[in-house]
Amino acid sequence: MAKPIMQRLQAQGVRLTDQRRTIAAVLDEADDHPDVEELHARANARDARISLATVYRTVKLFEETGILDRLEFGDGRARFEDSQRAHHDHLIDMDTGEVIEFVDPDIEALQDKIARRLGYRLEGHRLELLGRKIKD
Amino acid sequence: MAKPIMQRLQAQGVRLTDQRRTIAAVLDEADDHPDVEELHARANARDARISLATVYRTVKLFEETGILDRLEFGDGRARFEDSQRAHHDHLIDMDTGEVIEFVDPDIEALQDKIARRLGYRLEGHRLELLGRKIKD
DNA sequence: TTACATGCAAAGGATTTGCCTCTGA
DNA sequence: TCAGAGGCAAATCCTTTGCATGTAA
Repeated sequence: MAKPIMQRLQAQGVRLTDQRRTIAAVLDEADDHPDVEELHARANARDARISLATVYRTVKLFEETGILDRLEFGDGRARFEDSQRAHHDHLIDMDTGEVIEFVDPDIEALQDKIARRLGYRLEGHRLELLGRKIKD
Repeated sequence: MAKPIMQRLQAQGVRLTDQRRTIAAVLDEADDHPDVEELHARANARDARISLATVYRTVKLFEETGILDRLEFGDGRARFEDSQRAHHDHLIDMDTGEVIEFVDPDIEALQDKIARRLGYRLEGHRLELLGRKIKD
């Protein structure tokens, strides 16, 4: 399991405010890919003193601190997930928009090989498969 | 080689206007991944009677018609490329923003296998590798 | 105490749209 | 002819920012 975000913030010497604590807790409990508006809604349910602007600033801070990964599923909004969750890629159901997570070691290895072949050290990647459910 | 976009438009019964002809020509000649502003600039160089709004509308039309693929490299702007160009993925140089195209049959096959394993028919995918050049 | 965080509202950048005019077929 | 296309400017959506105030350390 990933360490609580609060601990990681503390370790990095980030100033701990009520807002950040609340947002960190929301993120710790999330097992999906919320966008900023969704995070704001969840955080506000716990503490109404959290503005949208703060969520934006916090999410950017967390991303810069390496705590969050920013995802883009092509709907115009940024989505976020804990960077210490086990690595995975996404398969998006083109009919429902549902997001399925998966991991495949072969793909990971292959990507590394390709980058190296092109003269690059792989620092990250985004892989989204788009598909439709096979009816049986 | 891919068929000229004009021909594909015609085949689909899309109304051919001067603006669409010009934008189609610009796209036929592009071998990079221009964003809307860039397309507008290139189109305007040929015919000043093309507004930004029209480029947006055209690009959306072409995407819906299956003529263009929309790409997102995480810089907030949508980028486009001819969907009939030979399929490839992208490696993005994290230092310079340069985009390198590559194809790897193994990765294509693997993706298909993964989707099927999850109960999906693969309809498309987005793969971007992020890396830094290996200094020698 | 004091540098940094937050709220609020205004500003920005990308993209879309209403409305009226123009044009391709 | 006339439904659809384009120009222009206003509107929208997501995100960032300036400024005055609040607060963690």
